[in-house]
Amino acid sequence: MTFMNISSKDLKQVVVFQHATDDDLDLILKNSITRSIEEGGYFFMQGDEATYLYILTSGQVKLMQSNPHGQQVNLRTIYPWQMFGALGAVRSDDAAYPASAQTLEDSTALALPSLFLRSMLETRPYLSFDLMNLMTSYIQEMQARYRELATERVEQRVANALIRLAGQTGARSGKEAGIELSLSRQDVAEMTGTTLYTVSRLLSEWERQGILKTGREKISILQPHELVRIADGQEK
Amino acid sequence: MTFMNISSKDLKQVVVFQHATDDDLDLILKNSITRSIEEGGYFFMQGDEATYLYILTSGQVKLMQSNPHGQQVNLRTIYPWQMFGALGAVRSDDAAYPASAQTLEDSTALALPSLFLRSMLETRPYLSFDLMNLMTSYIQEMQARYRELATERVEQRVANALIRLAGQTGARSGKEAGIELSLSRQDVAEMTGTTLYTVSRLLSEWERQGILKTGREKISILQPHELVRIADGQEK
DNA sequence: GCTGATATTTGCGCCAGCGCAAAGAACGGA
DNA sequence: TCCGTTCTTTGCGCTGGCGCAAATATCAGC
Repeated sequence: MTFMNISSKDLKQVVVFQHATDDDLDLILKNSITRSIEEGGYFFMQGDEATYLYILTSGQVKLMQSNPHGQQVNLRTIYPWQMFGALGAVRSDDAAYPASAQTLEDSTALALPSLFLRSMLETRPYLSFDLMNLMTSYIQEMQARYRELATERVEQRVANALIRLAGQTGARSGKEAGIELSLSRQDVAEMTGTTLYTVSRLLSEWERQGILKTGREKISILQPHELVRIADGQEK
Repeated sequence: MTFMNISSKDLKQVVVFQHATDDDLDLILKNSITRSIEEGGYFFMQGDEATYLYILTSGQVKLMQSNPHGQQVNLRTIYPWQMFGALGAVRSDDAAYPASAQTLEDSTALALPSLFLRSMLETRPYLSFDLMNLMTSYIQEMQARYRELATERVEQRVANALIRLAGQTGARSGKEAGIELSLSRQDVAEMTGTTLYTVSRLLSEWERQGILKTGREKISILQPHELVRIADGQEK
């Protein structure tokens, strides 16, 4: 990638740093290094010692967790100026990443030593506060998705996932006649706890109904309200 | 219940307060009130404004979340000296409880105003730190359970739930020849995202195999290692 | 010890969703 | 433009788990 100089101003976009002073941002910059990982590579693997936390500056990163038998689920996708790998930074005891971070495209991130963040937290309450805010939103989202997985049928979960994704990336790409998403059937399956076959069948059906258009690693949502209806469980 | 006087010493048992000074503990006590709820009642309902956070002093509380159609899942069970309802305290914007807190038996809790905790956090980094530690453990647990729900079969999930419960309550009741659990089939179903029928069938089968003994709202685990084997997916 | 309420078990039928397999489509590199 | 790789679609068969319904067990209060 082309060389990019990160300024402290850029760091203001990071939610956790929104209340940070300029001095603090400079301090953060000075103590961090840049890491670039090519598409398909990993910033870290589940179980690695959590020595760094990251702030994505370009690209896209998928956080996922796998069980002992290798099956995996997608926990979330990280976009630029979002923080990831922060959980390990706070835990004093078992500081291991609970998930793996794989790049979906060539990506670059700022790597900040966990110990450094810990030291900053001790004297900067506003930082703790913003970080806690981030954590609570994670918890709430995970709880909601857990309930979804436990109580809703596959079509509802897939519809919900598409709506969520549209909300995230739609906000960043403007809205044309159809919100574009770039992900494979496999990705959607891992996000919703189903299989790529079932996702494929659902998307085909929805395309037949004109709710969306599909392509290779591409989904264009034409009638978001129809997806909302399906997600609500009002079948037919 | 009999009248119980909570001292600041008791509060030391609360994980989030483990590093608090005695003065702080006194301050917390002075600013909190006691609430008792009878079995089946609610400390708060999902969606209520999160004006208080609670520390359970006696009894047992079930945290659960329901979807718009009324189906519900159990997120966790709270035992004495654990904190609950803390998420809302941190969020400045939408301070609503993301779950409901129902008592499983007559229970009493210390209620601490969210705003008061917020003010304490601002000047006491160690408190923020301990609270963040609690949050990260929540996140990790939810992620693990989410993955479990997405990738594992019902028998594995039920076996896992029993193991977890045995670990929690077994630690508090000593280990005899058989770890006793007190919960209904419905409870187990809501914890594992299945139905009471399936749970009943599984338990009957396991009883036949001598792995456990069952009763009305009672499960005695006789061979924990067998459950572990099932949870690992090494069927037969 | 009765009685109503609540919890549990189990037979039975059913279907949502899984997953193999094979064919087709889209892409990227040379 | 051709070729290999990767992604997607769809037919087909199967089964894990759901959920009704009805019988049975257990408990709490009187």
